[in-house]
Amino acid sequence: MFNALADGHRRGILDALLAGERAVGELVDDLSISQPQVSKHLRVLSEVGLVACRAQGRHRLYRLKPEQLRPLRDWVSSYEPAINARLDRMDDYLIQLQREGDDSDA
Amino acid sequence: MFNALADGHRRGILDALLAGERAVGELVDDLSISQPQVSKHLRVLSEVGLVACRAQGRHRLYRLKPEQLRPLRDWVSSYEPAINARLDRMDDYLIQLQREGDDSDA
DNA sequence: TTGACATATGTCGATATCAGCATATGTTGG
DNA sequence: CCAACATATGCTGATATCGACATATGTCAA
Repeated sequence: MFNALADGHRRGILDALLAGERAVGELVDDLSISQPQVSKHLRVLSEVGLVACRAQGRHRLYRLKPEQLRPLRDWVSSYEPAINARLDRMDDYLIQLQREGDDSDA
Repeated sequence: MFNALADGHRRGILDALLAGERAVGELVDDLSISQPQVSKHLRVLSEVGLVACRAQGRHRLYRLKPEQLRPLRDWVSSYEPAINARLDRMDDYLIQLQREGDDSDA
């Protein structure tokens, strides 16, 4: 999962699918990467369950399966307190000073 | 950033640092991976700004820099509506049925 | 200074990854 | 059936990655 998201193109595909179902060709146009690459990235994404597709005529419409992002969402959530922590509180501030000073008289 | 998080050991290190500063040796014990590996993973994490370290004696104390997780948090947030969307709403439900039926009479 | 400890770095081999290209598969219309 | 379109798959070379090992760097204690 995390691995699938490590690629920028793949995130671009997901972002595009956020607007709704898309055919492969549309994604190719939107993201200006080659069709085989798009297909391969879609394969990776579908292997981890982030997208699903249905056939419609000769097109294949891919759609987002956002539920699969829950593990990522939950993982990030566990850092939310730390992200929001005031970093200018005294103890952290001292650590910061100490860190910046520890190579000043080498 | 996303790339740095793609490795499970690296996420393990971040999780361990969530509790506070840690020396490399402590991380080695906690995560039971080799010391050089821990150092290398810490290097990757510090290259993307997710951790910082300060020297204390012969120890090097690494600490989390959670602010750097903001981009990830924000990216995930943009999917929050989709994650929380009722998937049993009619339009999505029809898509689901259609998808499940399209290989039933092959 | 020497020796022990804590950490970082270099190298190597195995494995994965990605982009580009060619080509196979499946679909529609005539 | 054939031809054109839409998509998927296979192959290749370049590049990155990870783990294991050895070893270098830096720091303290005596």
